[in-house]
Amino acid sequence: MKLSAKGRYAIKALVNIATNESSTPKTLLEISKYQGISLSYLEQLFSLLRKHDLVSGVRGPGGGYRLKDSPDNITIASIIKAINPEGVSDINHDKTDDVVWDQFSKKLTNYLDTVTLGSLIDETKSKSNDIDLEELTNYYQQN
Amino acid sequence: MKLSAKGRYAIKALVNIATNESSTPKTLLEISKYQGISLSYLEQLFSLLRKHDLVSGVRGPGGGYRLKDSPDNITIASIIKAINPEGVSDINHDKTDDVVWDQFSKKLTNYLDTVTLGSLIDETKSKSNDIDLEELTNYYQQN
DNA sequence: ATTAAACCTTACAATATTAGTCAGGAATTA
DNA sequence: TAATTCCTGACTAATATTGTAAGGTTTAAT
Repeated sequence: MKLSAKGRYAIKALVNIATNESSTPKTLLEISKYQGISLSYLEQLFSLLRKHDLVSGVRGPGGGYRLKDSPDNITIASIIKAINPEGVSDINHDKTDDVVWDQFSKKLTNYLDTVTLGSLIDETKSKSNDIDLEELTNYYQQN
Repeated sequence: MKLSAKGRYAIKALVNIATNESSTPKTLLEISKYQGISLSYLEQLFSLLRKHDLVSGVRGPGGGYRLKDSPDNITIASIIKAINPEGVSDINHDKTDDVVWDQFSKKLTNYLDTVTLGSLIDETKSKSNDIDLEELTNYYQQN
């Protein structure tokens, strides 16, 4: 299990598609402008996402990408897995028998299997209406 | 929130110390031999762990490292945070307002705050006695 | 005093990741 | 047919990560 910038881009792009309100699919050009990264880099990412059946591409004018399943059925774990080269999440072991790390890795994967794009979107929406408890705490500590 | 080889080394080293049965503290030399990585690299890691009050060093012959708190009070989140340069887990934003990613990052941090060295050790111990459900499933699927 | 160890610093190198460029082709639709 | 967009692969370059090496100092046990 590995987590880096690549995963961030992938997750954000998929949220972007999931919240797409247009009737036409979302183009990578739009996403690349929105996120400020190159079209080509996104194409590389989406090649992987497509191969893992997370998105489907629609060619031609008016084309773009759609999610292949409901946001509630797309887990963060599956996204991370899709963009990492085969084995990266599991291999990379050192010499010692890696029971501890394996245990942790499985635990984390199990957790990330419970976090879906849908849940993330819901929480992000509701969050913007909520009072931020952390900031409130900081406020009182400072005053 | 970032997760890579560095984190794996740190977590494994701390588990190593936590399960130390000797009365003397654990030396980095022992850990380096056990994990098959250089003393120098471990020193860099432990410099960070020490600065974040996760371990305390004992100098001189018979010296080494001890945890600064009970394994049950040392969380994975605190370890990851300790070894990553200030801001890496939080900054690194791209141009868009990063509510989605922030939300996810907080969620993950909250989760990793519930996973302690102690819990990991317990689960790893009990796991070695259990029947591995996953392997059993594979077995039946193949036969 | 010698030794074992933490502790500190700097430099270096190998590798991986990140990000982008380029060049084209294939499919679809207007 | 032309525009649009997916799709592919190769290549490059910047940066970050990972890890080693080689010194040194401080501290405490023997």
